[in-house]
Formats: sequence, structure tokens, C-alpha cells
Amino acid sequence: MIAMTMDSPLTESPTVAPGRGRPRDPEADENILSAARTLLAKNGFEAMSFEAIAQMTGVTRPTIYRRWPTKAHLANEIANGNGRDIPDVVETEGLRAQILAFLAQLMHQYERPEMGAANAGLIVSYQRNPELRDELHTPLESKARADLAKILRKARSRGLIRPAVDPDALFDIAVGAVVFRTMFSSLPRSETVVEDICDIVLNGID
Amino acid sequence: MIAMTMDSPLTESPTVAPGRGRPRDPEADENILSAARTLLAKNGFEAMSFEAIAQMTGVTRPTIYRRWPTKAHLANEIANGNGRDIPDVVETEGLRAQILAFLAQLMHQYERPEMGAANAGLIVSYQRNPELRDELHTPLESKARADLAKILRKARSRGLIRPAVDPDALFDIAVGAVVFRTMFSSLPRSETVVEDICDIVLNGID
Amino acid sequence: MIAMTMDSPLTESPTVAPGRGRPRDPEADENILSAARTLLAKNGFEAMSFEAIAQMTGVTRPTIYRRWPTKAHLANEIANGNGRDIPDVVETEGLRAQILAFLAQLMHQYERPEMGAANAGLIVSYQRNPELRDELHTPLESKARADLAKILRKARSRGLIRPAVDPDALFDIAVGAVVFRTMFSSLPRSETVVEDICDIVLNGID
Amino acid sequence: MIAMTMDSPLTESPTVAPGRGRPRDPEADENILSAARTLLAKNGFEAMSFEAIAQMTGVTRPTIYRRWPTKAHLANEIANGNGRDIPDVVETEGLRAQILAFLAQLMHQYERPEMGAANAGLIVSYQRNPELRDELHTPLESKARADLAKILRKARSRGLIRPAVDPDALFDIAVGAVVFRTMFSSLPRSETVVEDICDIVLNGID
DNA sequence: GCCTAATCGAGACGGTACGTCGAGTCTTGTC
DNA sequence: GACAAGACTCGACGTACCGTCTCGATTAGGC
Repeated sequence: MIAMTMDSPLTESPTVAPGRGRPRDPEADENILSAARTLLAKNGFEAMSFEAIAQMTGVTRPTIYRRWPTKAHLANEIANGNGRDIPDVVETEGLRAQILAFLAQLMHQYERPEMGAANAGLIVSYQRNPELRDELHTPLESKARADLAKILRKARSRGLIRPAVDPDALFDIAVGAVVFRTMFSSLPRSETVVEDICDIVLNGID
Repeated sequence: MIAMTMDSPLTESPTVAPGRGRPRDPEADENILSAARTLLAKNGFEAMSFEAIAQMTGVTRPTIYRRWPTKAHLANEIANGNGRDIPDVVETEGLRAQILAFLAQLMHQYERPEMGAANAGLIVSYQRNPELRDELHTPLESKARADLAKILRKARSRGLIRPAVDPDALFDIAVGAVVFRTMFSSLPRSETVVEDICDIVLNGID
Repeated sequence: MIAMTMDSPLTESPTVAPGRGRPRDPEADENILSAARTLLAKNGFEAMSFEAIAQMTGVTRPTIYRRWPTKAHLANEIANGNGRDIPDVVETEGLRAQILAFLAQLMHQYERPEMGAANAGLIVSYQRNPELRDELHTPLESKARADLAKILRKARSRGLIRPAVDPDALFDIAVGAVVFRTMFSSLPRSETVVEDICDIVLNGID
Repeated sequence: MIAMTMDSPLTESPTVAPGRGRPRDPEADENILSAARTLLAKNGFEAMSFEAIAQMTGVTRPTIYRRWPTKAHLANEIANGNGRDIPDVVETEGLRAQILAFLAQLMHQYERPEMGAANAGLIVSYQRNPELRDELHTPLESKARADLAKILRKARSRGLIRPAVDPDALFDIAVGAVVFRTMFSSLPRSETVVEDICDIVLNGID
């Protein structure tokens, strides 16, 4: 989640040593992911059962388990598997434009209903199985926080932001606002959310 | 969730017409809630099965269903059933103190592990069953947003805050930051989170 | 079941000492029996749940239990509670006419679908709860067998039947044939069943 | 039920297409049937719950449902699943010997307590679910009645029995007597029941 | 005209079982 | 090896009855 710059090579989702036996059907991967996305978007994490995916795709359950050992792994693939197509925030000109771009990119990601569904399910899964958090979530979050901290250091050195600003707090605010609005809130996404949030983040309320 | 002032009398959770019929065992209510809280806190929403609660309390499953027709209803009771013990933000002196109090109160609520577990489960449940959101969540959120808007109007009229500040955006930021940090993030709650967030909210980063 | 002459006074189904408290609603008795008969006839013993009866009659379950402590008792009431309206076989003239009347009367009773339903349920109940058999069934069967034995003794003394005929075997044959045909068999009741059976009973197949 | 000659190959109870998929555990079949028989014999149809069978065998309920979709199907397997070990009545010499053998074979089957329990439960199930009767019972009964009719035709052509004898009535009498005596009656099976019944069937009472 | 007692409705309670679904895993035979 | 097929255990789901209970409100005697 919350991937920012995303220039890491990203392991091909269900990595396999290309060894001896019959090779995996590459179509299956995409079919499974597609079905999972559909189910997530339609009725959320609980509806994305391996059983349902299997029936939708004509694939059997073991075929799915061979690729993703857990619903959480599959959900994680959908939530954080791609990345890439995101504009590199760092290159954007101007502080406000950077923040806006960052928020917009986040909002763009989290607006997809399967994103919220996958992430809500992931949180539940992490509670049940804390080591999953360490495996799937923590590295991504750490990297994203570090990326933001780096950007902020640079901005601070240029005098663009107040030195007191805590990078983690900013991260919580920015990501939290978007995540909360898209996943939790009943309020529809207004046209100006991103700008409104950006305004407060930049100028405060005072 | 996100209850702010909380001066309504709050219906006794599983409301029943009194008089007719054998009265419900009031101990059962508390035992069930207590077991549910324990399970939520320990292993999250999935672990809070009616089955497990029944075994822990010695109560049978139908007895639980009689009170809460759904895991979501029970989780909602735990997340939002109480309220009350929360200081009325409006009375606090000074803008910064008000914001701080608001955030601290939120943080206090969401720090309880059963709170995050319940809310994550609720989000998943809402995805599966959208009408649950309307029943359980939307009214509370509307009220909380309205409460905040009222406070902001007053503050604005006193010139304490910039007129441009969007109440909903502020709500997303404040609640989102806390919710994100407690439910989603792997980062532990630092001593100064609340202050750090408050600082940005008040002064912006610029 | 299998009641033959039926001149015993038959206890009023749910006998109560007419003592102090509020008297039982006499309408309830009939409503319950009527509902039970309907359910039995329609979907058999399993469908005759106290719950369903209660809903049909507007009576509560405890009200039924006050009168019949068990489904078996209620079913027994329906199967064997009335009696009476049956012509006394003994008075009929001629051996063949007597046998015919006996079989016809049995057939008449067992043709009612609630009869078969009640009796099938009773058998199952007796298996679960053998003492119920002693309480509800055995006395009636003993009396019926004794009645038949008496008739046979008389007939034998008049030289109407062969001395070797075993009364119990005759009972098994006559009652069994009717019970089997009505309760167990898929074959519809033909016009001449009773005559056909009677013919074999009288003359044998040889 | 009431199977007579039984020379059909008898499908392996829970027929499955062989080959594909993990094969069923053949031990499970036998364990389930054995447990079911025990429960039936001990406390009748109601005691033969899938739950109890599951606990006795260590198998889970779905495993039983996979084989027998209904208590009725399982009971039917126990009542009518085997067959075979029954002497072919047709080959027996002499009319009386044939009838005796037929009755004795029936009595032998129905004496097993699980037989009565299964059949009583089946009757109740058929009432609840009439199409079950068509599926499980009617074919067997039709065949048995046809078999008997054939035997009678042959015997009649040899002048062994009176032409007037109705095959269905004889079937009702013979099977009914045995079924009634074993399932319904409180009278214990006497040494001579079969002979006594046979005597009446052959010679009548007159 | 109270007292006592049984009934009534309502509805909860501990049980037991139902039939189903999903999670992961395992076992075949085929590709 | 992967794959389709389909079994397996385990755990939970939500529902239905069972027979019993606790209430408050009737509705009768008996004193």
C-alpha cells in the first residue's frame, strides 16, 4: 500500500523458478486476478472467496493456492502489486503541486473500489495473523515513509517547509485523510477533496 | 465511530420492550460483550466468531443472535456503543487546546485494539452488505461531521481560523490520521503523534 | 391405534382436576388439535412442530405443553383419541360381514392422512423413548388383540372358523395389511382392496 | 424395502464417477454406515443424526452429506442397500415352502432393529418430502409386487392357487403382517409367527 | 373482597441438530 | 511439474425446534 515512487523492480507476482515440469498457465494468473478484482469491487473482501474465483475462472482452487498461499497474499497483490504507472512526485515543480500530485495519486489509487476492499480485508487479516503484516505491509509502508521523509528533508533544506514538521505525522495526515475518506467514510468523494485537504496541509487552519 | 460530543441518551444497546416475556439475562449481555472485546483485541474481527463467544461465555449462539443479529452489529456496539466518557471538546479553551483534545480523545478511543479490530471488520461488513453502513455508520458520521462543522463555524466567526478551511477536509485529516495510524500503520504510536499532527493541522507545513 | 370396539369411556384428552386457578381455555384444545391435524395431513409428523401449531393457533408453546407433554402424546391423541363413531363389529351378522366390517373400519381410520402421519411419528418416538410405547400404545394393542381373540373364540365355538387359526397372526395380517397399504405402500387404495384382503383371509390362497 | 429376488447388480451405494479427483475414503463409507446402524438400532431414526454419526466416526458432517444428501437416503441405504443374501423364493419346492420361505426371509430382514427404525423414519421422511418416496421407495415396491405377481401367475397356471387371489392383496397381507409385527406391535416375535401367518394365508380362517 | 392458584401471552434460555459455506490441504489421473 | 477434479478436516455460519423458565396480566374459586 501507499507506494510512492515505485522504482523498485517489483517481483513478478507469483514468482516461480522456471524449472522442469509443465509450465504454469500464464493466462490463469490474469484470469484469477481479474476475477478477484471483480469480486472485491462488487461485494468486498468476504465475497472474494477462492471458491468463487475458481468458479468464475474455471480454474480449480489448488491452482490459485499454488500462486497465492492466502487470501491476504492475493488481496495484497491487487492492492499493491502493480504500482509503476504513477508519476514520480519528486519531479513535480513547486511544493503545492507536489503535495497535490501526491494526494491525487493516492486518491486515484484508493478510489478503485477493489483497493478499499482489499485493504480492509488485509487489515483484518493482519489482526488475525500478525506476521502477515510484517511480510506484506511493513516493508512497503517503511519505504513510503522513508521516501516522504527524503522529500521533506530536501524541501526543508530549501526552506520550503517549516523545520518542525514531522514527516510521519504528515504521512499519517495525508494518507490517512485519503484512506479514511475512501474506505471508511459514507461521504462521496467531492470534486475538491484533494484541494481542500491540500489547503489545510499547506497552510494549516489558523 | 468518530462520536464527538455524545450528549444523546444512547439507547441501551440491545433494546427490548420491557414487561412482556421473560426478561433477558442482563449478565449475558455483559459477558458476551466482554468476550467479544477480548477476542477482538487478541486476534481481530475474524477471531470474534459467535461460536467462540458462545464457548467463552457458556451462552449458546442463538442467545447472541437474539441480541445482535450480525457480527457487524456486535462489533458496532463495541466500537460505538458506549461513548459518553468523552470530554466535550467545545468547552475547552483555546483553539490549539480544542484540536489537541479532539485528537487525543480520538486517539484514546482508537488505541484500544478492539476498536481497530471492530472497525476494520465493520468496513469489510459494509462492503458485503451496504445497507449495514446506512444503518450503523452513516448516522454517526453525519452527526460527528455536523458537530465539527458547528465548532468551526463558531471559531471562524471569532476569526480563529481561516475562512477557507473546509470542515469535511479537516474531519478527514484529523480522523483519518488517527484511524490510519492506529488501524493500518505498522508504526507504533509515538509519544508525540497527537502534538505533531496538531501542529500540522494548525500551522500547515508551509 | 387399532381400537376395535371402543366402548371404554376414554379420558377427556387433557384431563385436569377442575380446581382453583383460571380454567383452561376449552377453545385452545380444539384449535391445537385442529392445527395439528392439518399439519400432519399436509406434511407429516415432522411438520407438526409445536412451534408451527403455536403460530397457526395464536397460542403459545407452553399452552400446548400444558396439555400434551410431548409431540408423541399429541400425535397419539389424534391417532387414538376419538374412537367411538365406529360400528361394533361383534353385532354384525355373518363371518364374512364381520371381517369385512372390521377391515373396512380399519381402512376408514387409516385412510385419513393424519392417521398415517401420526402413527409413523409415534413409531419413531417409541424407538427413541420406549416407555412411551408402554404408556400410549401397548394397552390399546392389548385390548384390541384381546377383543379379536374373544370374537374368534366365539366364532370357533360355533364352528365358523378352523380351530388352528392363531388370533394374533390374524390380527397381524388384518391390521398389518391395512396399515402397510395406507402408510407404507406407494400403491393407491383400490376400490376392492378390502374385499380382496378379506377373500384371502377367509379362504386362503390355496 | 421388501426386495424379493434381487438379482440386479446393485449400484455401489454412493455411486461416483471413478478416475477424476481424489477418491473417496472407502473406510469412511463403512464407518458411517456402521455408526448409523448402531444409532438406529439403539434409539431409532431420531437418534441417527448426522451430527452423532460424525462424532462417532471422526468424520465431519460434510463428508456424510457428500455421500448421502439426506437422512432418508442414508436410512434407505441401510434398509434396502444390501439385499442379495436372500434365498431365491422361486426355486423353493412346494407352495407352502415357498410362502414360508418368503415370510421367513421378510421376517429375517425386518427383525433387525435398524430395519424397523430406518423404515419408520423413511415413512416420516416421505410424508415430509413426497418426491423422496418416488425416488427411494416406489421402484423397489413396484419390482417386489411384480415379482410376486409373476410367481402367482405361474402357481395359478399349475393350479396351485385359486384364480381369484389378488396378488397385491396377498402382498399387502404378507408384507404387512411382518412389517406390522416387527415395527409397530408391542408383541414380541413368537417362535411360530411365520408358520401361523402362513397357515392363514394358505388356508384362510374358514 | 381479598387470597390463592392455575392459565394466558410473551419471549428468553440452554440444548441439539440442521444444511451450507469457506479455508487450506491432499490424492488421483492426465497433460 | 502443473492441471482439473474432487475428496478431506476444521471451523463457522444462521436457523429451527425442543422443552423449560420467568415474567406480568387474567380469571377463577375459597375464605
